Amino acid sequence: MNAKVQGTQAFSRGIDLLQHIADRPAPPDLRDLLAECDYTRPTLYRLLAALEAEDLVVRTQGGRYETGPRLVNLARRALARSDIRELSHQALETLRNLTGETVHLAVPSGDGLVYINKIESPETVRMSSTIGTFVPLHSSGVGKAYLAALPPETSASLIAGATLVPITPFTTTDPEELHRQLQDCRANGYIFDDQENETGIVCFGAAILNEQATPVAAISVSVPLFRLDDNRARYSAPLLDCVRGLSAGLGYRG
Amino acid sequence: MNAKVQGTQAFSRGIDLLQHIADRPAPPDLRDLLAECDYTRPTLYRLLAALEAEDLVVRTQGGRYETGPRLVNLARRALARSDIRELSHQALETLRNLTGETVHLAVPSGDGLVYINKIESPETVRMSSTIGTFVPLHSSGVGKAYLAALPPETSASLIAGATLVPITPFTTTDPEELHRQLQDCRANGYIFDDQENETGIVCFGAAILNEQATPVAAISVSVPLFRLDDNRARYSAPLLDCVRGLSAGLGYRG
DNA sequence: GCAATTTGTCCATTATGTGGACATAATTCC
DNA sequence: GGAATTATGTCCACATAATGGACAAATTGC
Repeated sequence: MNAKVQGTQAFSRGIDLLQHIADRPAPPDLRDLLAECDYTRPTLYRLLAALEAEDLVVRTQGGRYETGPRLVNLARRALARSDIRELSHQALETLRNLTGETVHLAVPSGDGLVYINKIESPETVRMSSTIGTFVPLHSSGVGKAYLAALPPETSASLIAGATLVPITPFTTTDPEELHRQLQDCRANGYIFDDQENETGIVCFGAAILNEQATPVAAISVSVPLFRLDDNRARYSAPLLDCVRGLSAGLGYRG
Repeated sequence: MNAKVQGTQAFSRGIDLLQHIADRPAPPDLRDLLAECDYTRPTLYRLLAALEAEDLVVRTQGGRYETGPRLVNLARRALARSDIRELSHQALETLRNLTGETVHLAVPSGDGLVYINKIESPETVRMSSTIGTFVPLHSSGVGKAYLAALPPETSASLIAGATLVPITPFTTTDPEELHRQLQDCRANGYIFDDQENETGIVCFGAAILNEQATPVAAISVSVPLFRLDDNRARYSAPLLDCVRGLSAGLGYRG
């Protein structure tokens, strides 16, 4: 699964188990975990005991395990510390106001990105926050914008190393096609994601670059298909302004 | 530090280190960590390598370590999954509207509580979210309300085992005094926290009980001192209504 | 009430994580 | 500018921590 680092088996296993618990749609049973993870029974018991002792998971009365509040505490620091988040907040609000649509900020994490900020469209009903959601590189506006902003050889090797899992029927699963899309993105400065991550939702995505021209984050504008304006510049122009300003603020000279 | 669970040394150490990094006001150096944590140099290197491999920390260009976005991802599920959070959201909004003040929802975590929801006063400027903040048992409205709702012997042993660190000049540091306050709370159903956690802010706190009469969470109403109405019932009555409703919803029969 | 299955624990084994010791790099001081 | 000093990173022998096979206890089914 993950590149092996020596001297950390027990730790990696614990975190892996934690992720399994977190990813479950419903709090899993011991049985579930035993079936799903490749750990022997005693190992699983020990790992769970460790997670529980650290308040990372709590056991419910039904003997199910769910992630605990300490994680929220740890994550708070991660969010608060992220300077790009602070830096971009104002610009994101402006972007939301100009487009009237929900905007997201995502930063790379593992082999994808994680949303670390979201400002909602005034028009939609308030949905539960998706801050913290992981999105793959190939199926999201932010992911593809990020890919396109990487050096071509880097993005090529990332694509080669990934399985392009279909998230919706519209998800790009052909590497060739993905490369073509990245070309477009490099030409236009933004990517158009046609329902690839969520049916009925299209995204405009663009990357934020730092002084070394390395992408450090990406922004997307998500529009429900039914409301999509044919004039794409209505979304892409403010988006480009937004990322250009932020990139400049980080020292990028395009 | 924490109760030892067998077979988990490496894991506990890793998490402990992660917490150290998260708790630092600024991203620490390797040097800082070496000085602060009681780990030998090779151990620290390995632990950091493990944390980095798991994307739990990221290394900045200056060789500093900060918590990574994967934590946000792990915590998202913890936040979303917490049913008491969902369950209480509506009631919290009502409470906020009735009192006009900021309300918090906290759940126990480790030897304190962690805020998992917050609805702000319409009157204050929007401050950065404190969701995820850890608060001690003895110095906060939610903490004391929680303590008071525990079986007396449990709260007594918790108090006996804790050092009542002063957070502000007003923090209760005398165990006797704390016990007296808990008595009051049991009588009134709510606790009044007079600037004990933050100078200039007073809190009204009350616990949410489940079917077994065990406190599962606590709610507080935070009021800036300058705005505090002499008629305390203005705050306590809606608060009590709120927790009673929620406790009843969890099956508590008072 | 007995068999089958599931759930939880023990403990010998060894692979894992540990940290002393050393190599290398960066500073400091003269 | 060079030597001494301090800081930084890595190796590897060793011991202990984590592992999982095997067994015990509990639960379920018949």
